[in-house]
Amino acid sequence: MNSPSRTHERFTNEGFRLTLSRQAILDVLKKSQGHLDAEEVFLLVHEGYPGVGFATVYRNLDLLTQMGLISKFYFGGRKSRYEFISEAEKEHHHHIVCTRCGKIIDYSDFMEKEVEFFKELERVLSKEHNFKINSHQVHFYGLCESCQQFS
Amino acid sequence: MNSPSRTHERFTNEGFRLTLSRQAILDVLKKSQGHLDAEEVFLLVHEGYPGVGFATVYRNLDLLTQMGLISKFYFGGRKSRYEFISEAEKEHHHHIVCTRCGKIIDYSDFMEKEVEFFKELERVLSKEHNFKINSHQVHFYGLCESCQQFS
DNA sequence: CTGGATGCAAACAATTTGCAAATTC
DNA sequence: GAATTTGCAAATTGTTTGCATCCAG
Repeated sequence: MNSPSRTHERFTNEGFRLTLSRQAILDVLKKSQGHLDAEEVFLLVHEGYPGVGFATVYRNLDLLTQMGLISKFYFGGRKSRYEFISEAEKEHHHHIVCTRCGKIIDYSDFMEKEVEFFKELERVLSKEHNFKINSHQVHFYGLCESCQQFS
Repeated sequence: MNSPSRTHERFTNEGFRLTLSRQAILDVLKKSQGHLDAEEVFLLVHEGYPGVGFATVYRNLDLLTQMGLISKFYFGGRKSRYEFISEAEKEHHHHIVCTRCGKIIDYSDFMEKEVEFFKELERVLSKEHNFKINSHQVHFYGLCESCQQFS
């Protein structure tokens, strides 16, 4: 499991420190249902720790992404979005995005088949293109139920 | 096929005009192997049409994306990238991206299986989540051959 | 203590916008 | 001729950086 102490270990082992703001950011992302942008993270962290600044949020979102504790997504629009990586869904982050209102759905239908499919695909691609593949993202774009009546 | 006259039709039918700059942008994207960012498009268009400004390029990349003639991608980094949609690979744009040097590979291995898999997946997801899905993007992230020696 | 981490404000870089002039149909 | 499109420059927006100070180990 992803116990606090293990997380702490991850930091010290790599020469980083598990500071209050880093914990707060992880907590916020863990509690939310994901897809927060930097500003949303900042505001939520700010509730508990008004001292934490915007730059710190950015710097740490970056660090946590590099450490593989959270994922960074680009769905369109200008902002990046961040999501906590739970052990369960590790390396399997698929989304459906409404191109009109921006709504984002995490789906988990079809999961086993998909995991299997992507594992195989990754294997083939790694070999064929001499890539060391670390992760993948799958985004479906379309119109959500309420937006279909327009356009 | 995607003949010039048919493209022209697409524009007039929707109340737009097929201007020189729009043709130039389409041509540049058609000729290139894809993944151009706005600046690259601007520079290439500029070679043939020095009068075309940056804002026009942005405005038209947007319009062409909305019309479904080109695709817009977000691979990470700050820039968006654009790619002409050929009839052949319509709605099937999968990439492998090197997170260190930014190299992008279009792959076409495994194509039939993938097309089939995604068609089915799209069907299930549309139904399950009441979405009208129009497109999807699949990105694999990792290290390319030459970047594997670092990090 | 000591180096990593932070806050603040200023700097950046990609993209967008307002508006008068130019073009396309 | 009417309406769309454009160029230019200025404005926005998300994100990054420099530096003095702070704090976790």
